[in-house]
Amino acid sequence: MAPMTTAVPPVTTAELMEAVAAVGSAYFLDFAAAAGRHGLSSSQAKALAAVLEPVPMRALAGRLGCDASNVTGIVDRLETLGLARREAAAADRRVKMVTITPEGAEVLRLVRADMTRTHHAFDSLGPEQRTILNDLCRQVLPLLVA
Amino acid sequence: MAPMTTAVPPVTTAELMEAVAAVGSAYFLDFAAAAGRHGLSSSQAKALAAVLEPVPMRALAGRLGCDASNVTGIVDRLETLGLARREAAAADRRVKMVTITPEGAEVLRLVRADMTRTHHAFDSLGPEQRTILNDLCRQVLPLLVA
DNA sequence: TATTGTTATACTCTATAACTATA
DNA sequence: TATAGTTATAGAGTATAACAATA
Repeated sequence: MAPMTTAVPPVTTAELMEAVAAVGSAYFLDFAAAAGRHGLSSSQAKALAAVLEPVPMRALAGRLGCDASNVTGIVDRLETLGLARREAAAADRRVKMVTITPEGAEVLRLVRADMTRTHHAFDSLGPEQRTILNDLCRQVLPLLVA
Repeated sequence: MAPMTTAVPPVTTAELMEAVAAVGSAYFLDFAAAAGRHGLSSSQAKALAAVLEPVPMRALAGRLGCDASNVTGIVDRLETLGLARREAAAADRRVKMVTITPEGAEVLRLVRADMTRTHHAFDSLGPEQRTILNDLCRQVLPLLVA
């Protein structure tokens, strides 16, 4: 009865922004809650995830999207907790490289494993859907961070 | 020469989380930057977007994912800026409804229009891709906020 | 008694500006 | 002189606990 092709209502950029914002927001809340359960603020957990390989303080500020002066306090607290440490850079004695410790890597693993709603949501997708969503994210990302 | 179907490397939930986190993070940074250009913190802008229709203080805390005590200060500042206002609820004299003002709605519109990287990224998608991404987001969202 | 919103408190995150030590 | 990291400061966000008003 229905025609082969029906009129598909076009998805506006505003609608797309709303949908992506809702998913991003829910993801972040789940992340923050999981971090809190392991004694970390979301900024601390995000910083931990950003120093899986050694990163200069200044570059870490860029990744976190905040001023360099903030990173001092964040890394101070991670260092106090034994989850990250500062190391001198070989080439330039001004820069300090921040690295995650084995304890930090373990806590980060636990936090990620503890994002129950996120796992529940993504585990519900089939192989094709996972591939499509992953590809779309990676396609759009370069323009979003340009 | 190549077979009709090739071995597609399966996308793990961890990879999906990384991709979605990167997009969500970049979106949020663009949102925060746009809000800042209009004199708002990201929390204030997010609160503004959450009161397009009147919302009780308590429910607003739920939407923002923070404790109810924080909402007092956030709404205080929005009220000082003339962007939102508190109104008594008819049914229950304990609750206060927060509503956006016309000025607030206009500022929110400007902030959203000012998210240049986000517009650039999403405008680059074709009609089919927009529909697929929108559908996937809305499919996954209920499980993410459950 | 339970709930809504507020206040008081303390800690974290945030940007700005000034400082130091390197380059 | 320019840059990396720190410190000092002030404002905003955050949770916890205690409170007044209302249900």
